[in-house]
Amino acid sequence: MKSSKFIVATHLMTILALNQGKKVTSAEIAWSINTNPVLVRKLISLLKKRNLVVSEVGADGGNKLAKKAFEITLLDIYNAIESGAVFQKPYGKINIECVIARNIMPVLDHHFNKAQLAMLGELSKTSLQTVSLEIIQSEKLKMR
Amino acid sequence: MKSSKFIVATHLMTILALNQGKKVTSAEIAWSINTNPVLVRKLISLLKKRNLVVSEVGADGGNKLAKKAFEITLLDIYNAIESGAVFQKPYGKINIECVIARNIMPVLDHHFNKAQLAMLGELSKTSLQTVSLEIIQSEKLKMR
DNA sequence: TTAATTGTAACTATATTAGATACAATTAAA
DNA sequence: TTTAATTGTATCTAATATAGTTACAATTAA
Repeated sequence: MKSSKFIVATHLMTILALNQGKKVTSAEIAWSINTNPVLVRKLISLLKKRNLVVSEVGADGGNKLAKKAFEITLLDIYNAIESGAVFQKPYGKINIECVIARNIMPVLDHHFNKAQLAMLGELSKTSLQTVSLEIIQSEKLKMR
Repeated sequence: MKSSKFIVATHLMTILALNQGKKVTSAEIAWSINTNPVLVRKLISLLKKRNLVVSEVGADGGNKLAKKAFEITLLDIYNAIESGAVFQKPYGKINIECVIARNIMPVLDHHFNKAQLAMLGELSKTSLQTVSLEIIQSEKLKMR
């Protein structure tokens, strides 16, 4: 993975999950994440394409979850934000004069795919609701 | 993952696996990967720290596997090259005034860790020998 | 002594990511 | 109708990371 977008997107989705019913503005979300409202809106734009978030424009506008928190998994967020393989390929071209070079990528792709699927399978086991509850839990533990 | 180093390292290790007995120079490896010998030597430097490669300096020098190909897995290579988490965290600081921000990272770390372990577990199932054989196989299939 | 090689430091170029600015479009409310 | 707040998006800038290059000391076989 090249960027921190996935973690930031998960953070913002958790904010929405813990504010179900209310509308949350990109400025409020940006405050929590310590970043720019525009960045937040760009991520929300991706999440909306997967029907995970709905927004209202105009004064008193804002963002909220498109579904219940238990219906959204970390995999849904991952798929909205990240595209393609976890394992990055080299930019340059392969040397097709070399037997190994011209045959290796499909072979590695196959094994890397298995690995990536195992990872995504784990992500699908955790819902936004679980994350939300665990955050509330850990805050409570600190209070005692 | 931020870079293509892991795939390049796997490529170079496969070259060594298919040349067991012989010594292969960084220039020969770089030719196959279409890159710079210095880049190759930097990766080999990391692989040596994990006792996956041995090198000989000087004229007629070169590199070879430190073990048999069936004793080396993709996970060994991964661990030699990559350090830390697949899921990148934001550079900036979190906003500790926000309940969610100050509690979310340990919660996410836990779930991301499970996902990463699942991925690494899959990588450990594939040896360099398997990759080497599959490459020879796919070349043969093209010949027919 | 020479040529080939590794090992590594330092530098440059390129690509990616994050962050900022600007502004049109929309909408609630004064 | 006007104003203020908001999303949506394009464009630009800055920061960071990655890849690639140059240079050269150290080593070793011939």
